[in-house]
Amino acid sequence: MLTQSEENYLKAIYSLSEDQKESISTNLLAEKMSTKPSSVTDMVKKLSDKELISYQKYQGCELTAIGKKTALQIIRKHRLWEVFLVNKLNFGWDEVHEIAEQLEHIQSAKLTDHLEEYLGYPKVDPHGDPIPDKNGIFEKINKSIALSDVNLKGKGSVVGVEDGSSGFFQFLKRYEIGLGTEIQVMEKFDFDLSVLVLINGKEISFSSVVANKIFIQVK
Amino acid sequence: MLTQSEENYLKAIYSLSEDQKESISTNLLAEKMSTKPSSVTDMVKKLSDKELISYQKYQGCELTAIGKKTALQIIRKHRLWEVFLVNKLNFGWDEVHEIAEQLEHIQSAKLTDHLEEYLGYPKVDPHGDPIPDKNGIFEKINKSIALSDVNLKGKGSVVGVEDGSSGFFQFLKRYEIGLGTEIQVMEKFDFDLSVLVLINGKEISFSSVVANKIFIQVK
DNA sequence: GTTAATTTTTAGACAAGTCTAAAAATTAAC
DNA sequence: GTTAATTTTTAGACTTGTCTAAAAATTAAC
Repeated sequence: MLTQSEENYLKAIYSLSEDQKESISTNLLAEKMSTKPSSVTDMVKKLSDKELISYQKYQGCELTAIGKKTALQIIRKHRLWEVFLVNKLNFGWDEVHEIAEQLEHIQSAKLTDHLEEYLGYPKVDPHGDPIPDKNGIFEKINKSIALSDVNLKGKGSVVGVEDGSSGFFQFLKRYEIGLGTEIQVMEKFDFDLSVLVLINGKEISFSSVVANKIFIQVK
Repeated sequence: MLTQSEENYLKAIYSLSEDQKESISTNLLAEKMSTKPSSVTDMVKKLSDKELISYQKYQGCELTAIGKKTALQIIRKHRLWEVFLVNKLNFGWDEVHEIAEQLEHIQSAKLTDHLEEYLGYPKVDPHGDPIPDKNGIFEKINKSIALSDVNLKGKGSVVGVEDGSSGFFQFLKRYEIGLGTEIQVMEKFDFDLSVLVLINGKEISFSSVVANKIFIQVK
């Protein structure tokens, strides 16, 4: 039985492990969790005692097989609840993250499985992220790529975004960008890593910050 | 912003206030919360500081108007989630209490309201208890009465039960008692306050403990 | 209307999760 | 390959919610 805090740490470690293969440093994890490195040290010791992560002093941490499976179950719940909120309760995909952060901690495997069935076994959440099944297995069907990594003249449709802040969603709304929106990269500027894209016939310039957060599936 | 513990105390105080008009004693609340009186003293001080209850040393506590409203919002969430679990996810009415105990603490008024709409504005939960609206108002349409209080030869259908323990639900299942089951009180024994009832053509004797927990709507 | 039983509160302690400030280890710089 | 900068850990403290044990207040008993 894990506390909400422990679950959030596991999720954060999993998320960071997706971006980089090496072990996760204390400082990096502290930043992700919006807390202090000393607090992280305390927590990784605890999670290590529970054999959910491997941890050596000064060497960062890494999920064990059990830890990874546990993290995936939390992610599974988060994404299923997001589907519920958007598909059944008519929330916008830009307002479900915070609520799902709470719902993901509800303890009942039966509830999760019933919810999944009720939703018709969805494969992806409203942000385009894949939903692990009860064994933690999910298809990496969305070989999505950040706008910043798309080749010149590359074209595709939006399948997901990173960053959960509402400010970013406001931004997307302003430019009428949603799941499925067609985007083509017209020019790439090396000096500031910004990109000029074509959306609905209009040319728009995106900073590298934005270009790193919008993911499209190239055709 | 209240902690889950604070919310649970408010709910308990509300529940006890339903049974008796006087202020709630520390010991009684401790028993209800399955904790020690000293812990209760600490908590009622905190809730009193927040003006959710009125509390005078050695005099017990009582919900303020704001405290009552807050408690009713938690109860509202609990019961709406129970309806969801039973009506949408096909849970039995005897297995939803524990999960609803967790879901009732999810913080989002918008979620609660959307859920209510999605469920079609139900008036009662699967146990027959009324669901308060967003202003904390609910109809006391179910003038249900405990089996122990039904007059001799009184007849009616089950509209609710008290006690959330799974043992009790097992008991009900064993005797095939559910919402709507017809019950008639055939005899009442003063010496042990037990009752002899007629259910589905069979005569069954209920102890006073049980008779206090089954509520019927007399015709 | 004292004394006894019960209830309630206080005082001090503990675990979880966090913090600050200081010490220790690692990494980088020259 | 020492010295300096950075990262990480330790030590001690704070908060929340709980506990035990003892003291204080209330209620009951005679």
